[in-house]
Amino acid sequence: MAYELLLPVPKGFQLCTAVCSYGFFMLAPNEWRREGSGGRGTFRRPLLLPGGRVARVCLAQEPGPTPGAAGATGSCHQRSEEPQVAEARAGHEGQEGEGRQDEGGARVVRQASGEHPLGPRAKRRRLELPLQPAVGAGEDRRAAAALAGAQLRSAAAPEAAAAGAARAMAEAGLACGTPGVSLGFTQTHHGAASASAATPCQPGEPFAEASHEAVSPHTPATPPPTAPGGAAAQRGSAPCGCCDGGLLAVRVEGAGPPLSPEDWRAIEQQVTRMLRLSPGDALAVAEYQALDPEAADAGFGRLFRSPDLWEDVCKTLLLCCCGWGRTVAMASRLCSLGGSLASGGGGSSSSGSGGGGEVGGGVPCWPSPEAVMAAGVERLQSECGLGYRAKWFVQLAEQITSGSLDLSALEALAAQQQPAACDSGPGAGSGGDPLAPAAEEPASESRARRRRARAPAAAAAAAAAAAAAAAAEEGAAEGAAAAGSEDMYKRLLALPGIGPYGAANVMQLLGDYSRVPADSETVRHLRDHWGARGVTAANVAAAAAARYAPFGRYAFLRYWRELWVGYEAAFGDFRAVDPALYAQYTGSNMARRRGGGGGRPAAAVAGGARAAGAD
DNA sequence: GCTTGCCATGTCCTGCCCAA
DNA sequence: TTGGGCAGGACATGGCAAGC
Repeated sequence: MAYELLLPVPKGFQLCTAVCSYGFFMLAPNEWRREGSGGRGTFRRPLLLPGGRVARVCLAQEPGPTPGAAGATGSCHQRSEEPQVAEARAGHEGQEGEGRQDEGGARVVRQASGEHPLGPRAKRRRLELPLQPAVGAGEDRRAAAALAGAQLRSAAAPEAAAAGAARAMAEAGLACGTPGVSLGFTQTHHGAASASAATPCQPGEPFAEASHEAVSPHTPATPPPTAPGGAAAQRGSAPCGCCDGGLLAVRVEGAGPPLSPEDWRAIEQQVTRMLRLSPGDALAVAEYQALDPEAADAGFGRLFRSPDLWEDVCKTLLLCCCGWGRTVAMASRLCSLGGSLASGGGGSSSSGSGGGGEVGGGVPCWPSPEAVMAAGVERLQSECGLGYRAKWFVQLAEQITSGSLDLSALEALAAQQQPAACDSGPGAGSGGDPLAPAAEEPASESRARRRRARAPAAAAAAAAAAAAAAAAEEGAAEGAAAAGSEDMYKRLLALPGIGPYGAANVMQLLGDYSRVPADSETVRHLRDHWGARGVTAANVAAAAAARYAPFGRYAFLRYWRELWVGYEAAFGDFRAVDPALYAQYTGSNMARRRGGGGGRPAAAVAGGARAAGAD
């Protein structure tokens, strides 16, 4: 007997876009499979359960509930409400009626079987599952307050709750849908007929007016009843087969013992982290997209990451000093060893997988810190090809298992750095067009300054100090945020194998996008995309910091969107990538596809993207 | 087609230089 | 003398060009 967990997802959320947004989705044990035309597909990987068991889960997005005109014509939104949607909504409303403090009111676990995408529509039943609040301890307090307010309203009166949730979220900058609020429910009471895809409303914009203006890209033949025919009607990402909002179905595959509520909570927590579905993430996405309308149109803003920080740090180490193909190979070998490695140690709350039984059965999984320690440097080198990185892996694992390194503390610190307001960071102190070419460095720049700029670490530190100083001028709160960010950066630098590049990359994985991990790929990008001829490996960190300063705390998101657009222009739609070809997505191949010919071996599609030489 | 050697990656470490 | 800043080599290994 199999069950599915149904998670409501924010308006504009597309599983395909959220997964195929960062190169880590190509690293084992992750697997994205395209299904049918467009970008529709399923995402599979093993997840750690309490007690060290591993469950292989499959994620698929299902069409969102179509409010009001659900019975209209012509698209995936036009189907009458699916049974599971009704069930989810019923569950949501039922729990509201019971006054449960469950921000994820629409979440239910249903019985399922194995048909596409995640099972047939019949024979479902609800499973009593007291879910944890979606707002974690470290989440943005304003978002939590907004959601809490919405919940209280929900318990009182459903209709008032919908408007109240919208108001509360808009006031908190969470104008777009967020896990924990029944989106379709809200839409219904705002009377709009067409759900928009990837058309997030702007922070502070009234929810009712912002959310329903655009037309779904899935309804090309049927003009939206409310679309005024203006620009808004053109917005939305390219048709991809994934509907906005709706439900994310999480199914555990394979035979095994039934999952407990704690197991489902663990799964939900990890899925939420991977896809950045927390309220704080929603706020960050909304703020960033307000700065970058093209990102809003594309639904870009959620970058895929691992289910826990340990795996994220490990994979960042795998990006160092090698090409993408080798990174893919090392990740795969680590997972292939995962089963035997896992026997070296028990489960860990901070590990990607542990030992113990598997629900999914025979699933290669990411090795836990204990397993890495048990394997030792030599085995990691000989069997996984980690080379000198093996030493870093073992040192990191030792710090975690000994308790000298608390990754959860870093996560908590990162959560504290998540945005609390829309009035800072982006554009601060920059002025002008964010896309305008950066001014060339004055020729009269002092020799001492140039000398400092030759050292990437020093340049990055100088840029960070400048950013921190600028932030301090914004006010005490902003200064504190910058100081916290700086503190986190320094903590990450202290990790074995983590330098300026690695620390900046882990920071973005933690949700702090203020730093751009600068490497030779950044050099290539600044030269090719921005015509910055004077950029070299020595000054690229400072150059990138200056270039993306107008985007403030979302500098990396803007940088990465530019890179990602370039990659897809060269390789095609990443949502359609064949998992067998992950290793081929390298900068050198990109150069060939562009007809460039030259170019050194390079990685391309993760934060460690490198295009060596770049000249 | 095979071999050889160069080049590249990010981080760590050592040693040199300079200022206090 | 001490400490900070900086330069440069080492690390492992795959991609590439050149030569056979």
